[in-house]
Amino acid sequence: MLRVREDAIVAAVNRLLADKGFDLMTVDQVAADVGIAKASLYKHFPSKEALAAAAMVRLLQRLLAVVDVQAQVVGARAVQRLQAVVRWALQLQLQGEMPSLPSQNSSLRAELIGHKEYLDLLMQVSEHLGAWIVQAQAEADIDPGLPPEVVLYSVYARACDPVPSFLKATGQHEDAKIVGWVLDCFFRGLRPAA
Amino acid sequence: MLRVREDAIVAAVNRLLADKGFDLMTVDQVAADVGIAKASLYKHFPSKEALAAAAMVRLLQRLLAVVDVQAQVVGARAVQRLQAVVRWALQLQLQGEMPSLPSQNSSLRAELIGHKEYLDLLMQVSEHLGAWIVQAQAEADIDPGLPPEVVLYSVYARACDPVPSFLKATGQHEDAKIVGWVLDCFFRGLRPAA
DNA sequence: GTCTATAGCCAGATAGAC
DNA sequence: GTCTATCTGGCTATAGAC
Repeated sequence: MLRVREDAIVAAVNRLLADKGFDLMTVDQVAADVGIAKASLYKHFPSKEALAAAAMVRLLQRLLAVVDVQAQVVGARAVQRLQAVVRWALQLQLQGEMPSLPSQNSSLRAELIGHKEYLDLLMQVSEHLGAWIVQAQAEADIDPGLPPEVVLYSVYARACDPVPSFLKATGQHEDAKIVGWVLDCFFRGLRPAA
Repeated sequence: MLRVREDAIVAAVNRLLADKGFDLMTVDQVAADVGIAKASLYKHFPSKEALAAAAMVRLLQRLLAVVDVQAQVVGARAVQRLQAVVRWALQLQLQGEMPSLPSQNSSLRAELIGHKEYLDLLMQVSEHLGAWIVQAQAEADIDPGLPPEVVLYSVYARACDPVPSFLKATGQHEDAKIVGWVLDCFFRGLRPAA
């Protein structure tokens, strides 16, 4: 019961974060979407920041699941595993399910920096991705001259790239086309210079 | 006098937008930075949205000046002109002078959509960039299979790419290195497949 | 744990004197 | 045009009954 209710809350937060971002999301709206009173929300989560953090934890759990699946695909090159993960993120964004946290909000950053589960998940994902990046560089699919952290940050940045949403908003292209263009351009850009 | 005062206001808005973004920027802070009372601000600009719009107009004016300079460089390939413009934007961002507007804020979007000078400048810049993109595709520096609008949106998106700031925040790399990596990866990704 | 009602605060915008 | 002082609304968070 409590688990189901909290899942519904987090799902609503996720939708609103994807739609309006943290600053414009109001706790009243979350409560209205879930169909409970605002005061009831605060019995489950102590603050607006905690709501957002819970949504981010849920996102990272889904991401880690995708990463784990890719880790068990046999015979794939590391760069292909990375592509699959980025593709998943782009599709999530085009479906309007990618929560966006303004990287500037200090109260939110403080909450996340102190959130053990969030940091733990983030580190797990980063270690997987980092290993694949190094391997892809050894396999000459990614330029070995690029510091791995540059590549890692670039991968994470694809999750908040505004280009896919802008292209979708024009209504002139199918989602699959958009994902293909963005994905191809990104990984072609990482390849060693010919 | 009035012109100087308003320039100072717009400069402060630009700094605050780059630093905290539109939602976290407060009119009180703008007034404090300029050194005048908040009510005085409202004698110059009718709303917070108008302040942000003025800062964006100023940014587009600077951008258009850079574009015009590049348009007069003799003997350059179109892709090189594009690179120079993106490089300028990346440097501006690393200096903390690139105002960032959450693409989600509806009150701000409404203001900008109805702002004639802003739209006019945006169109001028876009026409220059669009022409260079088409030319670069004809010269095989950019993949002709990419719709020009995809390239144009990607160029604009470099202005709010979080990767340069994140890399700078680590303190491990010089600005020039960061700009070089991001620039090279971006334009290599646009090249025709080999 | 859910609700209604409200406290407390902060930020955008304005009044009105000078 | 600049100021001080204030209004107004909305949002986070809480009190307290059930």
